[in-house]
Amino acid sequence: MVKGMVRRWRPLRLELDGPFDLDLTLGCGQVFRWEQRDGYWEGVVGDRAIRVRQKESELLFEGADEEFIRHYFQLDLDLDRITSGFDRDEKIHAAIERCRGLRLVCQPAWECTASYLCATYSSIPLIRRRIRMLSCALGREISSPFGTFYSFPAPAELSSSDPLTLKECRTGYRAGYLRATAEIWGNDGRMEERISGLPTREARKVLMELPGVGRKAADCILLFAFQRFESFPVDVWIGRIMRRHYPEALGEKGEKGDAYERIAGFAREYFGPHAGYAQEYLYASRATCLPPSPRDMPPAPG
DNA sequence: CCCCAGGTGAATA
DNA sequence: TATTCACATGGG
Repeated sequence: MVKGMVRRWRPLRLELDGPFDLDLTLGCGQVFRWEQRDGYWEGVVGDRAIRVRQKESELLFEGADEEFIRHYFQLDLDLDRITSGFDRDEKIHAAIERCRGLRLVCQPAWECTASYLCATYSSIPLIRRRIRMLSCALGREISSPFGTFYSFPAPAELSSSDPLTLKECRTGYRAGYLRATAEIWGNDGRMEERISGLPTREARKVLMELPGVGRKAADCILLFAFQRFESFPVDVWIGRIMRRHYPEALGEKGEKGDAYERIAGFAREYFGPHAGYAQEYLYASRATCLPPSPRDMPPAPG
């Protein structure tokens, strides 16, 4: 036991053999619990407190073994092959160039589900605070040589919590959804396996039956926790970027179907089986992708 | 005071 | 089927 602990906290290193950019990967917005401190990224994944930093083609880390790190950061995926698969025009090419080394990490399914449920209609700093408060109030304490951390609360820890606590964590009107979804997920016990075994379309339906999980959150969960790389979440930013750079995604004026599904459908067809990866490159580039006007279509003057 | 944020679900026509 | 609206919270 003690030996295991010693091994876990011993600094380890890993030589990267493909493109990888730790700052982009942890800073692009796909995860909410990593923070930079003293030159390291510190975060919690499952029940592990981890810190990691990159030095050129070397990764230095504590709190997990190499296998775990390789899997979490998906280091064995051939990133160049993935990006070249959707490198179809100068717009996406610029995003690929700018975000070289950005990888989608493999997130724990429940944490990802609850996090994106909590992410609706909020700013990223608020989402991060919300998740930090939930973990601190309801998660388990994790001690490490570099500080004390808290795991993201398990379904039972959330569903059995005092309603006031959820309110105090600034979950707002999502508190009821979060509690209900935690109860379903916890009572089922096999939600993750079940979703894993389903085709993406069916998996999406199952996720969307969870209260507070709509199509956008479901697509994020499929993309970030289940490696369904064809999933293409459309949030306000992606909507703007797609309307600006790919107006054909919306179809000719009065096309049928709603904008979300048209954009996502276009993206899957245009970018291919890793459309979700393309989405993250566009999302990560949103600041430079839409430089002049944050507002997409200002209302007509008058 | 306004509008917006990695939306969702319910009500309405 | 497609609009429309309320929903908490915080920031600009």
